[in-house]
Amino acid sequence: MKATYDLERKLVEVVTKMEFVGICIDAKLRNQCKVELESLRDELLQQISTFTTGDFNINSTKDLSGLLFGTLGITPKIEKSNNSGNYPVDKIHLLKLVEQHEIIPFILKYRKVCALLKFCTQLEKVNPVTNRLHTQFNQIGTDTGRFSSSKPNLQNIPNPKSKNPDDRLLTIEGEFRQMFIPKNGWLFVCADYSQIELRIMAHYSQDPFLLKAYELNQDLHKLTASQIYNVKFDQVTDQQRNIAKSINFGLIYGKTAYGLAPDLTRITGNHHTHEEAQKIIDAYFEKLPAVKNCLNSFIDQADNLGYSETYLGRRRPIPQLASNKTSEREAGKRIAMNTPIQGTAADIIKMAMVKCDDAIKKEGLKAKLLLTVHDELLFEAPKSEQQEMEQLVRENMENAAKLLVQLKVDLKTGNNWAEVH
DNA sequence: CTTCTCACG
DNA sequence: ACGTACGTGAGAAGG
Repeated sequence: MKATYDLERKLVEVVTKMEFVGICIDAKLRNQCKVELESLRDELLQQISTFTTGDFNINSTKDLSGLLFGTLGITPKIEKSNNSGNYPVDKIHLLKLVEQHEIIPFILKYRKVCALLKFCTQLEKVNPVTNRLHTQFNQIGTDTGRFSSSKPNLQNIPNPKSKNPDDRLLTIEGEFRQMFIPKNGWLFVCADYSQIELRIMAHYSQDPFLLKAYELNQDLHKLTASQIYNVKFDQVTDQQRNIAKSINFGLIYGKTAYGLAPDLTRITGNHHTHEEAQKIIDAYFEKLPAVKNCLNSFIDQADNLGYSETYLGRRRPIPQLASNKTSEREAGKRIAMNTPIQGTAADIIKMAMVKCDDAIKKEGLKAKLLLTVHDELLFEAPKSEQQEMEQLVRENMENAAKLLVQLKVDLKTGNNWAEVH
């Protein structure tokens, strides 16, 4: 508890500086995107309007449900309508209806365009005096110890993984992180922890398989796949690796067979039952029993104490574990499995922030920490400080905590936030 | 004030 | 029998 308190107290000054310094936005690119998105939106509204009658509101889930399953006669793919008598019209459900009606892709695209337009609006909140965007970092804003960011939230800027120059919308989406730029003559130095939550799991579980994989710097997901499927490392297919990856990340949240089955269906393109998913999960825990034990001990601990605890002793009460409703207790168990992992990752990056800030001060550098995004730190530095900063950031992040496995950071330098990812 | 939807790690 | 992966913020709609 004291360690957490001391850390948070030192961090206050670092956070204050981040908020005060702010970050440059490329207004020209932002405005360009906005114009293009607005015309896209209007085209889509036009196309959608050919299917509607009367005063239809596309943003109303009630109106949309009525249009799709009433006027247009689409058959819902699920049995039950929700409490308000409407069928769900979220992306997952709409995707299942694309075969049934030509309007579906228009709606999905319209939603995407609207979401991106909201980001444009958020990025217009630059301060007229500094000409920079100043977010608020809520230092103790979450139950796990992570930061949250608001007004505007800079922790949920689009970050598309795939690229396709022919897909205009995907291209625009990729331009949002290009809008974040260093000041004239400076550079961004961006560092993110590689698989920090899985490394923390390796540390807590002391699972020999995980420890060895990280010690030898191996491809963990591929290695996991070779274990689950009982095949040689070199014979693992991309699909098997993707499934293993899905389990590796899912285990941190207490994922169940019912959650894994849709993942399997998505990855393979064939339908998979939860029984199949359960077999894969069983195979996983059979090969990594220490992970299973670790997750169970997280639950037992939280059950006995009434709270979960992180590396630094940060506590989170979990009253759900005492509920007399099974579903709430199950939810409590998942929280108890996840909190020590997610919360420890938060402890570590917070320690790294203080260390980096101290080191910059000590070396008399001009570089500034601008953003913190869960497992990533973004700095702005004069070109002359590039090499020293790259070394300083890596050193201080990788040595922020001493775990049984090495912490590893991926680091890039560049001229906008997209470039350093 | 809550629900839905959608963006991020 | 229950519901099924954790943690956030924002805007629109609906009650």
